[in-house]
Amino acid sequence: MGNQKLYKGTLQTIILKLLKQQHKMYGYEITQKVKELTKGSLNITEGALYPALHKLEAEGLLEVEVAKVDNRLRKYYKLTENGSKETVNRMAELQTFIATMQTILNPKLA
Amino acid sequence: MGNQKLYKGTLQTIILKLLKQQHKMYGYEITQKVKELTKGSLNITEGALYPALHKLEAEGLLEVEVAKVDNRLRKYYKLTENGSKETVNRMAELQTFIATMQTILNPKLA
DNA sequence: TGTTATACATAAGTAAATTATGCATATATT
DNA sequence: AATATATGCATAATTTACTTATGTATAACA
Repeated sequence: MGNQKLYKGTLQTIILKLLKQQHKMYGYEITQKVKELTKGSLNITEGALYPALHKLEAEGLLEVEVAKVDNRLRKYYKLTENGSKETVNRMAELQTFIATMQTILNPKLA
Repeated sequence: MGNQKLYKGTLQTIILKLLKQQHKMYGYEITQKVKELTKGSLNITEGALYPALHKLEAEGLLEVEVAKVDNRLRKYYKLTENGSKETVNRMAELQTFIATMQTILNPKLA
């Protein structure tokens, strides 16, 4: 991620969430999608993205399918069955985290 | 923090925010306050807290006042003038971050 | 007397980024 | 034709902010 330290720890969940709704995506596509979704406020760096994808794959949450488009390499990632289950958990964790942060920032709204 | 990696990067902002409303607090008090506010879901560990307090002090955002209560040492921290200003920024950043995460988790609500 | 609570501190290890660099092809600009 | 930008992958070195473990000391409780 190009910007703030607050995003530390959220990248895996972001990737999983996007793959949950898009079925399959390749790395570069993920960076562009996040940039678009957040109107430029969140820029995932390659140095963060690719290791994260490899880790999720190693953990068995993602599987890869290599393709060649316009003579350029693309690695499409999609959720495994385990990945689908884990995505639900990770999203719930993130929601809980957000709620907790809101409670701290603005206890009245809790 | 005892639990999740999602909280990484938020500790300084949490400390600043608490000191903004409580005027002065000591370390142990901060851990208890956070535990209470979040109903136990967020437990700040000492290994995270004290280095964070020292860092904020070194950056000139906090100042210390040592006290002895019941023969035990307490270090009360409060915001400096600079710390007050920075707290506003940090809280705004955290709000933006939360909004961004919500957008990613649930684009429809954005 | 031993355990839990209060209150501070730091060192070693780890996770997840940042920053920098590298390779390769395609497209747009000058 | 040359150059910059975009597309697309990757990894190594470094930094940051934690966790885990450990240490010191007093107070309260069982």
